Amino acid sequence: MSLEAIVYVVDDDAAMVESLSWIIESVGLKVKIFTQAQDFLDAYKPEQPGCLLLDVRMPGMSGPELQSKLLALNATLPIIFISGHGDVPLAVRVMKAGAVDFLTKPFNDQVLLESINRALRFDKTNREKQQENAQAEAKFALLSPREIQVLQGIVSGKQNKVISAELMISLKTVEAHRASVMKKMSVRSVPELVKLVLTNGVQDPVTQE
Amino acid sequence: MSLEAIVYVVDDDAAMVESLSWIIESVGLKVKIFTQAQDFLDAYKPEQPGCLLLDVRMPGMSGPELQSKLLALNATLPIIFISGHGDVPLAVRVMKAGAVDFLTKPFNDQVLLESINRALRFDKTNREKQQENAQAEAKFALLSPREIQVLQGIVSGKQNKVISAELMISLKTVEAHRASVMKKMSVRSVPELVKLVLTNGVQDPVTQE
DNA sequence: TAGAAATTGAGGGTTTTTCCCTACAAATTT
DNA sequence: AAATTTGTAGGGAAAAACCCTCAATTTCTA
Repeated sequence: MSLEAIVYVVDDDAAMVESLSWIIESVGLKVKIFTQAQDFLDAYKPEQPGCLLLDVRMPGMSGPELQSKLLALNATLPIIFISGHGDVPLAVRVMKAGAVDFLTKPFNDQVLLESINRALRFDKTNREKQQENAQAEAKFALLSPREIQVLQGIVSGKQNKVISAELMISLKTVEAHRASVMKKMSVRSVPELVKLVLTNGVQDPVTQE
Repeated sequence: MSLEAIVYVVDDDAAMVESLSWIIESVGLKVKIFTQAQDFLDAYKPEQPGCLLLDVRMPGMSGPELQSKLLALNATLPIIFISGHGDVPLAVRVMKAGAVDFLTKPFNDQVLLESINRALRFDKTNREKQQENAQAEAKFALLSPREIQVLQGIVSGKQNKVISAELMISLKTVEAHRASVMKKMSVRSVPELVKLVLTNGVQDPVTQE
């Protein structure tokens, strides 16, 4: 059971917000309004799927500032910026920072909805990946230190006797750990295990500059 | 031995080109100039590492048009757009299409060089990945149709007897193919094989089980 | 058309993995 | 104090994988 997507709108302009809501709701999407960036940040829940329609210029915290704070929180909610002013460097900066779109007023309803759909699709596939990753990590957490060492040996293609020599333990012990790893990771073959470890890499959160 | 990176500059403005060349060459980078997009396209060689500094507005083919054509060619050369006019929708469009940056004149030398460095790093890691991929694909090409079927079986964790039943051939034959696959792919263990197939994805047509 | 590669099958043997069982000491948790 | 987890280790047996050689088709290619 997954939650229904919510299109968050963060904009201080009452008329604009109303107009946006009307358009978005007209296609059956759920909308939540915030007139201040901080209010959104306070209410933000990472597990809620959706996307964020974010005004650039606002009193208090600006759109780009909110984007930075969300990035710092490792939030992956796709952001569509909305701006009334044609500031190219700003647009480029927020796009480079991961925004999925940057719309300038006035814009066509269809353009907006298309962008929102794209953002929601983006969010969905992203969440599915995170889901898999979380499940895999939960399994890794079940392994004891010794089991992890054996797992690494298996994944790098070492035979049990090699692992036993490296860890300076008996072949029998390696067999025991190996069986335990397979059980805890709930896989029935080595290829499955390798896939699980490889696709949902234990460490290395991909840091891009 | 890898080729030296080249910073391609495509711009019809002679003064601009000269200024850019001077800045880029001042840090020891190699530059090649084109005053028309078509000229670049004609001279373009996919195997040449580097990046592309591309003016938006030009007589004949525009910058974004060139970007489209390069995309159609599956070219992965990172593109930095240069524009004198603040066109936000255009900037957003080309960024969404994969441009690594979009600079507006006038810009600081340092900003330009930083962007170029980023683009070159981008290109380098990209090429390294493509390199690995190409090597893996070269190995895949060595496999006979039957061997590929057996490979798929192995990677999905099936035992030889299961594979033999599915392909309706003898266990001995599967063993023979299996050995042949390991040899041709130059791996010594199943985990290595799985990694090779997984990281350098060979899109397998969905096999019914 | 002759040779090379692919596909198939087999015999026979070794090595490795897997699975069943047992066992015990130390640390941790309940 | 009792139960569980972790790490250790062994015997024994079945299954699977890994080696080697040999050979009959078919199919592609020089």
